[in-house]
Amino acid sequence: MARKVTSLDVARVAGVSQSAVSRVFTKGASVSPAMESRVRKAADDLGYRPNVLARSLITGQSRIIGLVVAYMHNPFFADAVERLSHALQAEGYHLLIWTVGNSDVDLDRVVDDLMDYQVDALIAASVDLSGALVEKCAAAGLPVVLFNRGITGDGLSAVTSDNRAGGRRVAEFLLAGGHERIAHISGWQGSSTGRDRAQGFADALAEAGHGVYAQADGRYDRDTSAGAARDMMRRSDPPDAIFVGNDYMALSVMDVLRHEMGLSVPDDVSIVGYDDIAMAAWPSYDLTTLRQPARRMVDATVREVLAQIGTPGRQAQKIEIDGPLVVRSSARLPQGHSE
Amino acid sequence: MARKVTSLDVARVAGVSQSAVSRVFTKGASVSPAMESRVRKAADDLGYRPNVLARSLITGQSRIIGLVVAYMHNPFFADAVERLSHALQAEGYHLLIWTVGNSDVDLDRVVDDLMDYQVDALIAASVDLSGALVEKCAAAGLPVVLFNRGITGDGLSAVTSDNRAGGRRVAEFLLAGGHERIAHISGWQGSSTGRDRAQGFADALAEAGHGVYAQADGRYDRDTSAGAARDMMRRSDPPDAIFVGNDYMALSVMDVLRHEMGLSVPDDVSIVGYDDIAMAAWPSYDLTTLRQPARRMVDATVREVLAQIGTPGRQAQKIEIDGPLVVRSSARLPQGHSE
DNA sequence: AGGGTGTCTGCATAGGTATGCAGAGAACCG
DNA sequence: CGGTTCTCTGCATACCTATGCAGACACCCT
Repeated sequence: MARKVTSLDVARVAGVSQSAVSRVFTKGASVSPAMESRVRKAADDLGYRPNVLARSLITGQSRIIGLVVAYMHNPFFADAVERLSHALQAEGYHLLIWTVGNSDVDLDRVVDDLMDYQVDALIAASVDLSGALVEKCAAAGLPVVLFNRGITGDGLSAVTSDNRAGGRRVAEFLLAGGHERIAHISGWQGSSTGRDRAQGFADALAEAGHGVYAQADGRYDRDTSAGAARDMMRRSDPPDAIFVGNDYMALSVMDVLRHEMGLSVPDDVSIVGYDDIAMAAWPSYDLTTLRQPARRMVDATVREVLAQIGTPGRQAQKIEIDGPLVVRSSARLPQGHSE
Repeated sequence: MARKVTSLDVARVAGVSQSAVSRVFTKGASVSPAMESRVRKAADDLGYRPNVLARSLITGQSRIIGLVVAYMHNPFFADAVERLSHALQAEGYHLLIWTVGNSDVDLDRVVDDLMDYQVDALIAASVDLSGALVEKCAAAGLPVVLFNRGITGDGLSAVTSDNRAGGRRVAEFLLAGGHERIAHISGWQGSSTGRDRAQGFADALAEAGHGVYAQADGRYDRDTSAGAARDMMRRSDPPDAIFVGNDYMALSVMDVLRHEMGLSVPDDVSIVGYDDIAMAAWPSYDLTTLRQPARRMVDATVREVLAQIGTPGRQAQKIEIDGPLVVRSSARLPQGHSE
């Protein structure tokens, strides 16, 4: 195993000082063309590359961004992680990832862990941070950006879709479709995203003189949401439409209705999801859903993270990116709907 | 933004030397109980935690493991990444991730990048490393473990299922089912995994006096494999069974057959996949498939990575973990098959 | 020619931690 | 009580790089 080659080795070979080598690899530093080529030559010969970790010790920038993610099996997040990683790579940053269940105990340890690695920022995807943790990050001057989660206070930047408006849009669409008994299997009510969607949905129904015909917490889990669907449809007068809090659960609900209960979607009951994951477009499901534009959300997240890093005292931003309702065949269409 | 608190700060407050503080946080070091509690008290008061990066500078261990992954949208890999991350977390390591397309140019840069971060090891999931890159890693003494990819030479450790045997098993199952025209839409033939499965499959058919009735390269892509299925089934005498190189593509093939061509699976054509991703068990697909035990593969990968880190000169291991054929309803059953 | 400006280089140090070495005690044994 | 061993502590240094400072030099202008 070859010993690591350091800037000092390069300096010796090139017959210059270590500082000179450093300057060649530090952009913005002042180096003559002669020096530049001489050092590069030696560096290439030796196979030298700067040690990011040692550099970080001085600059205080690790170029590492911590990512905490809870629901990787939901394709929306798998996709988001891939995009985040790619986008940050392009900016010379990289993701150090932590996967967690949704217990606060875990999170506590994770945040400590993160800080040990001197990450430049923290992205929390599908994770709800407790107030105590937010405090801790703020105290350490660690920028935090929430992805697909909001937060009640205003200390943190957050990138989401406009969940309340999205919920409304779904309600309006189902009302326009002439549905009478409109139910909701929500995302986990412990999450802001789950609550906001449910809220917007309920508000819009109420304004139209309807109530939410039935509601259950799907907890972002396939089995839980399947169970909820089963219960709802077994009632003597079952709903004729269900808005499910995200696509991942909606697919599970469709499976139960069709294959276990022998019901037809949308003839017996309309289903609408949220996210527009790739699978929603697959012909087996062809799910009507409210799109969260993953790409734009990721772009906004990256921009915000970099801005926070660049400007320490920066005001936290609530960024809401809205997407269209993607009309497919899992929900009955309103009269005269053209498409 | 609070200044970082260092071991020296703790030392001053506790009235001891910096070495003492370091020793308290270095396990295996010799510290008296009195010293221990005194230092811990001061550390807690100040909120001190050791700087992993500075530590790595001395120990030569970053406790960071580089992960290169290409197909995150395939749930098999999303799942694997989640498990890998979780398992490594438990061992005090963390994943720094790079996502790549499958171009070699990319990979070249990525490996350089990786080394800049002084990662302790590299896990390449669903990525085929060129010989040159393998050389480079070997030269740098960087342990590499391939996940779900083999390699022709023997310099690298690799964890896979027994792809050849798996391919055989599928062939035998389809033959036992009485199929006459057995086709294959393979994984990318540039990947060892894709080649091995195809090879084992073809061998078993040949031994039974059959040939592969039709073959196409699905390139691990939904559209490509869908197109291949379309072409095959449009022939005057289409196949009565198709083995698809992984589940992700198999689901796409099923969608095309059923919803675009109006064919029945398995009545018109049997479909068998490979991986047993979660979706394969969903009732909309209920896909017969050869299971790759993700959990055991991940465990083996982690074990091998840690072993390589612990024993630098260690012999590379080819670890093949086999899984059962999971019989569901997407392929016609052999006579008298009990289940 | 002399002074001012600007570019480039090396020296020295800092950043936060781990560890070899030697010394100080304590504990133990005969 | 003297000598040996063991445990613990501090001192000094090393890990690898970036950067402030000052000096060297070239250049331009008056």
